[in-house]
Amino acid sequence: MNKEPLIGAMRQMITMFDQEAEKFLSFCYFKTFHQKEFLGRQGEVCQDIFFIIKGITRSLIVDTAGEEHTIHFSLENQFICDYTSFMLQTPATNSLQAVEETEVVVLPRKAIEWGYANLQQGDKLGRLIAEYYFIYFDIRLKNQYLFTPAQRYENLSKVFPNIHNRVPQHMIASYLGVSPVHLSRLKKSL
Amino acid sequence: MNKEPLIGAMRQMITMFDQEAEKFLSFCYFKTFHQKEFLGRQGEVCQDIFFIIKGITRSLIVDTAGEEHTIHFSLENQFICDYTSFMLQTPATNSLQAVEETEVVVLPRKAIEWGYANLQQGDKLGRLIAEYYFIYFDIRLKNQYLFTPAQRYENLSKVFPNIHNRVPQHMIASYLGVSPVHLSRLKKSL
DNA sequence: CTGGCACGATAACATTTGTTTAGAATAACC
DNA sequence: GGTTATTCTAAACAAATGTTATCGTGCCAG
Repeated sequence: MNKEPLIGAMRQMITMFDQEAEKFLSFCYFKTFHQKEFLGRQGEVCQDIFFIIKGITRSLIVDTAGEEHTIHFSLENQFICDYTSFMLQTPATNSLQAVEETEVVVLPRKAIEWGYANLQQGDKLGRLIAEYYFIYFDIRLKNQYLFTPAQRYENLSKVFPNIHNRVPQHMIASYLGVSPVHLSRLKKSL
Repeated sequence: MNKEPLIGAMRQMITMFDQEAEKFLSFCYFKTFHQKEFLGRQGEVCQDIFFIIKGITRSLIVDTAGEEHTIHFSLENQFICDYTSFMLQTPATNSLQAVEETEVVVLPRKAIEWGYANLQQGDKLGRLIAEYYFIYFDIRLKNQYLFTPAQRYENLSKVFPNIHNRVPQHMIASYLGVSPVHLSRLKKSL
């Protein structure tokens, strides 16, 4: 397998010498998770960031009634973990689960820490990652205010056209914040 | 007036020499907005970050039907602006409005840029601000999934006990994502 | 002082969404 | 290959939330 996609993603944010990149990568390794396997669990302190080479994961949170809520989907070429847990070293509130067979590059905490301390633009990388996710959350939150579940469903279908072939509908419903039965109803009326 | 609260907030994130802090502050100035005045408007590129000395502001967004949605409230000792607009230099989607008479320190773009480039820990400051807001958004989004409007109302009342004395109820309803009429109904049944 | 206006409560009704249950198609498993 | 889960749809009813209209209060500009 090939770590190029990861290097490419990093080089979109900062400039790195080949030596720096190589050293950084030496802390990282590949791993494959099969369907429904957990990359991380609620309650554990998140110690790794994952970069998805192939596959889909979802972040989910379980409420006091035991219901699962899908908070995010993540696809190829994205970084994913419970960042709040990773940054603060507090127990994660989100679990991270493979929706289909998923290959990732694992970036352990020591890789990240080495990067912040030793990459020439380490802090800038951290800032840009945080800013990227900030913008992502900003958009997500606005969507909650501006759009109905039906509209959010249509938007999602545009951004991620073949989601229906890769993700079970009840997870999509959960992500949209409606019951699976209701999503089925909404689809019919579109 | 006194810029100490701003310095204090910055020094909770990074260490600064007094000289650095002084130079940074020389780019900043005080401003007072009266009730309902706008600190920034949807469509303009956000060129300043505000630090609230005294008062309350809200971020709001207007949908295609002309309805206002209150996305955030910001209180004393907080930084506020449309960060997405500020970072990307794109037109702001949020307007920023004083809910009551509000005194702020204005941090113009050139202050921030000078800080990133010249403060010894400039990039770290940027990273921490972005991370701080990341965590804030993370919690906000989880709340949307985990709690009903009634529960969100109770949580808000705990975190911000005298909000009812300082913010009109229809703005609170908008923030919670329900109609003013419905919030009135919810309060009765608690 | 006073007329208008913003604000909030309430009631009645409409719409949206959740819940429960059932059934059929499909996929996973041994 | 057959059995068992999983997934989706559908219908009927319940609960939550939106909408409209009305009323009373307090506030502030003139």
